[in-house]
Amino acid sequence: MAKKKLSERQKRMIEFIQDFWQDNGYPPTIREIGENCEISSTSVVNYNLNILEKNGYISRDGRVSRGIRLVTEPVVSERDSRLIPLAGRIFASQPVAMPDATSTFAPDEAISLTRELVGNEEGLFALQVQGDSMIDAMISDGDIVVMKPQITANNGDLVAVWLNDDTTTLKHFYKENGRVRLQPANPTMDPIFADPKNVQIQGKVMLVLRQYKV
Amino acid sequence: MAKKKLSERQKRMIEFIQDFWQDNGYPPTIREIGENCEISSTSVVNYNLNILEKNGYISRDGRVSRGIRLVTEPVVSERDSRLIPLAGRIFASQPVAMPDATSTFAPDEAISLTRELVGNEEGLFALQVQGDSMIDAMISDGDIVVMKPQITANNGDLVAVWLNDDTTTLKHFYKENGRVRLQPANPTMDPIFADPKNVQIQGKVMLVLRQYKV
DNA sequence: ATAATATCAGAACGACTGTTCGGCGTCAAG
DNA sequence: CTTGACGCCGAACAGTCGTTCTGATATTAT
Repeated sequence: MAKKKLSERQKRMIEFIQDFWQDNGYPPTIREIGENCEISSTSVVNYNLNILEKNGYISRDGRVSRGIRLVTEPVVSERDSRLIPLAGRIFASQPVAMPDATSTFAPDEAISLTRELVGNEEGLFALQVQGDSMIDAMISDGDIVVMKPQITANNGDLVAVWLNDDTTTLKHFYKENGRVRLQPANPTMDPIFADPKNVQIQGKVMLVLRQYKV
Repeated sequence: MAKKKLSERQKRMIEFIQDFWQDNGYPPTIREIGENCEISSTSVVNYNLNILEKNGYISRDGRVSRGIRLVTEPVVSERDSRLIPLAGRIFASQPVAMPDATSTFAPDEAISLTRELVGNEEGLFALQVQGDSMIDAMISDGDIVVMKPQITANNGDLVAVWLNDDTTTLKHFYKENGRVRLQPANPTMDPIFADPKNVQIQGKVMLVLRQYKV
């Protein structure tokens, strides 16, 4: 299925099919393609659709209305993306600001990630790290952390904890011998030991994201 | 349009429409819904579709074949996701393995990210970091870096550079006074100075991703 | 120039599809 | 019991849709 050169008309058809599908959620009929691409006969549309199929640009379902599929990259379904609210910023000196479940958020205040990366967990939210206080967790200024709210943790989890000395940090969590060991991700740094009742888990880090300017 | 309770049959219809759309790229016809949901009459399907529309679960285009749209969350278009090939792993001791433009890759060997994050740049590829050699760039073992291939860089870019002493590192790039300063992201570490002709830029880091096990 | 091929137009056919209508059974309110 | 709302069934209609056929025009090769 080597891709050959397309005629102007065929390019226009592909483009229209894309846009139509985008707008309506279903593919156009042969006649709709004809009207939009100024092709007077359905047979010509059909003729060119067959060429597009033979060259691997589309796939068709015979005798099925709107049975046209664009074959582009492997289809990543719409359902594989989800919006995660950007709840705010995280400082070392404050508890994590949990998102208000009832509050809405503007599109700008959310990031979209594929479900492949973040799974189907409910209640996920994102925080942008401010300052280099999390540097021991290999997280730097401006990074975005996606968190799952929970108040317990398993050994090894990277969690946001609120210590009674009034700081929030991200550390790996280990419960051992009745005390809590908070292990920095950076192996060159030493762990912190704390009394469990002074450690308040706020959430677990699911993903860290760092973008560089273009 | 408050969402009311759905009957078993209506739930099944919604589910079928979702799956059908997922599988075929276009919505089912009334009769296809009827066959799959064991509804003998098209009028019953139509009847329930109208109810679903009134309650805000779907939207319909009158007198249009397959004119059914699911109304779900804010639609993140399929075109907002893209696959980025996972070209391989990156060690400190080897040059970056650039992806072969002609080679294909299996779905498992790619990650999908939203266009919002990675933009529309061509030729992007991802590498999984192996080892802690990039720790000075705040990148740890297992992290995924998305790179854009290029052989030049602007001041401040985080680039993968191949030094003549046979190591690959990720450093911030600065050209100053005829020499190249490679600045570790970790501010506590000292920069490396090098002769430009000993520095070979392989690509620029666009994004860093770190996932934690669920 | 001539033939072969590619592209297109128009029309028609049959199957597919959305819509509508009359009727049936159930169930709760009046 | 009657009434009406609800969910359902079967059938039929008209327009839509993919397909196919005949033939015309344009492009290219020989």
